[in-house]
Amino acid sequence: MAERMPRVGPSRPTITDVAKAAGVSKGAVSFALNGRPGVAEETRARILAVAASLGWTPSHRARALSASRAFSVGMVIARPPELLGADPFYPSFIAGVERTLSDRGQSLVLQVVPDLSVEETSYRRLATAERVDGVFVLDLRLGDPRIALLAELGLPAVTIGRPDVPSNHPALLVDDRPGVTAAVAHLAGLGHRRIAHVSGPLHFLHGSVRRQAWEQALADAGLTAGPCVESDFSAAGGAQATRALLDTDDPPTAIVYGNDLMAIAGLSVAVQLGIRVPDELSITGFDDTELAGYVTPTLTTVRTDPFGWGRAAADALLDLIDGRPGADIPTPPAPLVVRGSTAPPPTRHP
Amino acid sequence: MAERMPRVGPSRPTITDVAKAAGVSKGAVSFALNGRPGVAEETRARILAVAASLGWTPSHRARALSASRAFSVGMVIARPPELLGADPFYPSFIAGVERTLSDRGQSLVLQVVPDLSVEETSYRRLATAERVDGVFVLDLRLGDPRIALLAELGLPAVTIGRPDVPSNHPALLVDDRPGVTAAVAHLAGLGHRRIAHVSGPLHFLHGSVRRQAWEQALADAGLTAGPCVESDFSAAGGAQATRALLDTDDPPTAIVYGNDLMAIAGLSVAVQLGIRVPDELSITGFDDTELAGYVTPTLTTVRTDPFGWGRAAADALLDLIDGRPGADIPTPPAPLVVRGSTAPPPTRHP
DNA sequence: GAGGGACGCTAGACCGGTTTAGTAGCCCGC
DNA sequence: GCGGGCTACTAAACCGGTCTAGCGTCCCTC
Repeated sequence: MAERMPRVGPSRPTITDVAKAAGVSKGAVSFALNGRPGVAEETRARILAVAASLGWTPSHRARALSASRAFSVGMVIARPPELLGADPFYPSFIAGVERTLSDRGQSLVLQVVPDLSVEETSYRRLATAERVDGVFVLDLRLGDPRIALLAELGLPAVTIGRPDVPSNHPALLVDDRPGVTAAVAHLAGLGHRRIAHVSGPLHFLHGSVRRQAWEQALADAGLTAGPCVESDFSAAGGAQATRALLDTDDPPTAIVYGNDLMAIAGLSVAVQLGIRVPDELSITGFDDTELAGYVTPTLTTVRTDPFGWGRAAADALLDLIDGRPGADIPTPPAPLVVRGSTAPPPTRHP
Repeated sequence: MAERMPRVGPSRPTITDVAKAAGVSKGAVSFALNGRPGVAEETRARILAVAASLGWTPSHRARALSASRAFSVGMVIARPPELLGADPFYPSFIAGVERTLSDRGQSLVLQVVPDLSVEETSYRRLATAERVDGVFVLDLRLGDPRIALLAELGLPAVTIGRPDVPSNHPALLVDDRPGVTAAVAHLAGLGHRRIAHVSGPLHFLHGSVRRQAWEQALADAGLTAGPCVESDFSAAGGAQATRALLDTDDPPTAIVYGNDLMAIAGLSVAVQLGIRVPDELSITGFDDTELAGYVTPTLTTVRTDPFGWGRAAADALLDLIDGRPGADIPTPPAPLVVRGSTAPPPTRHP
C-alpha cells in the first residue's frame, strides 16, 4: 500500500512556520491560536495576523494524535442495502446529526454493514482503531447486546430510545406509544371495532413497543385485540402481511401499520383486492414520509421528527464526550396527522 | 473544550510496549507488524506473538499523522433534509461505498449540508483540515463549480457521471440515456404518440441528460416532442407537474418521469383525476425503488444500481489515492423493467 | 533593597506510529 | 587476515500539533 502520496507543491504551513515567521516559539503560537491566556494581546494579534497571511489551518491529524481525540463520532447501520434505501429515517436522522456536528467542528464516520453478524466487528473496529470518540446506537433490540459491548469497549454512546437492559448511556427518549395510541383512538372514535396491526420485527424495540401500544390502546378503548402480523418494515413485507389479514372470513376494518412503507404497500394491496380505502378499510402509517401526502388516498399517519432527533442526539453525544454527562433527553410526542385513508367503517349489515 | 478525557483504566498498549515486552526496538516492531523485510523470521514471529498477547491494535491517529493520510474518504451531500429522505439513491450508494471501504480498511466521512450555498465551505473544510484523502462528487451540475474547486484544493476525486467541464478526475460513467431511450421506445412501440416528460431540475446533469434522451428518443421514433415540465425529483413536484400536464385540452397518453418518486406521486394524481392507469395513461419511472413494485398498478421503470456504483466508485477513488490513477469506469446500461403502469394508449375515437 | 508573585515567553517532552541513517556481527573471498 | 558486503537490528528523526516545566523580567510590597 502506497501510504505516502508524492507531495506536489510546497506543503501547507505548519505551526512551526508560523512561529518562525512571527519570531516566537511553537508554544506561543499554539496558545495564541487557541485563545489561551499567557500571551500578550499584542503578540497574539501579531501571531494571528501571520497565521492568516500564511494561510495556516490546523491539521486535524496532529490535533487528533496530540489530544487523544478523534473529533468524530460514529454510526453503525446494520441493514441490508435494499432495505436501507426505502426507509427515509436514516437520511433525515443523519442530516440532523450533521447539523450539530458541523456546528461543533466534528464529523461523522458512517459504517454500513449488511447484517447483524458483522455489526459487533464494526463497533470494535471503530473503537480499537480509535477512529471515533463515541457512537449512536440506533434500532435498539430486545436485550440489545451492544450495550454490554460498548461498556466493554469503553465507548461513549447515546441510544435512540431507552434500551430494556441496564445501561449508563444517555438516551434520547423517543416514545412511539403516544403516536400509536392516537392512531388507534382515532380509529376507535370513528367506530372501528376490528383494528389489526402490521408490526415491524418484534425483536426491535420500536417494533415491539408500537405493537404493545396498539394492544394497550385497544384495551383502553374496550376492544379486543385484533389480529397482528409481524412483518419487517419493508414494502414487500407490508404487502404480504396485508394480504394475510384481508384474506380471512372476518377481515379487519382498519389496519395500523408500523411504518409508512408497509402502509403504502398495504394500501396498494387493498386496491388490487377491490377493497376501497377508506370506505371499506381504514389505514394508518407511521413516520409521515414525504410520499404519505402523495398517495391516493393520502395517508393518515404519525409524524416523527428524525431530523430533530439527530440534532438532539448529536448534542447529547458531544456533551458526553466532553465530559459533561447529561440526563436522558425527552422528545415531544409524535402527533397523528389525519388524512384521507381513515374513515368510519362500513355498516356491517346494510 | 475539554479535549482530554480522563483515562479510566490502563491505556491500550502501544508499539513501544510491544517493543519492550519483546526486547526489541520500536522500529523492529513496526517492520515486523507491517510484513517488511529486514526482520528475521523468528524475531518476527515472536513480535507478532507478543503483540497479540498484549492485545495491541494500531492507532489510527498515529498512523494518519505519520503517513500523512487520513485513511478516509469524504462525501458531501447538499440537499435539504426533507428531500434527502425520500430519495433512496444515497443510502444505497453509501452502502456500496462502505462495502469497498471496509474491505480496504478505510472509512467514510459524511457531510450533509442543507443547500448549495455552504457546499463549497464543506469541501474546503474536508480538504484543509486534511480529514479525507479524496471525495466523491455526486449530483453533477452543468458547468459544475466543484471541478475547479477540487483542482484548487488538490483533492483527489471521482465523479459519478462525466462532468461537462474539463476535469482530470476519473468518472464513473453512469449513462442514463439507454434507460430513458428504452422507456420511450417501449411506449412508442405500444402506440403512444404524445409522450410527455417530467424532468428533474435541469441544472443537474442527470436531470438534463434524461430530458435530452427523452427528446432524442422521441425524434428517433419519428414523434414530435411532447410537453415537458421541469420539476425537482420530489413527490410534491411530481404531483404538481402531473396536474399541469393532464389539465390541458390535449393531454399526453404517456408520461416519462425523471424518477420513481415523481412517478408514484403522478400516478396518485391521475387516480384522483379519475384517469385510469395504464388504460388511459401510461407512466414510467426511473430508479426502480422498492416501492415501484408495490404500488397499483406496479410501476414500469428503469432499474439503476446505486449499490454497485458505490462499490465501483470507491474502488476507483482508493486506487487514485494510492497513486494508481485509473481510467473512467464504464457501467452497464440500466435496463427497463416493464410492469403494470404501461399499456397501449386508448383508441382516440372509439 | 531584597523577597515574592504574576506575566510572557521558550525549550522540550509527548502523542504513537513510520522511516532513515547507522552499526554490530557474520560470512565470504582473495 | 583483512576488506567488503549482506543481514538484522537500534537509535533517533519526523509527522504537527498540545502542554508542562522553567526562566527572565517587571512590579509590588514591606
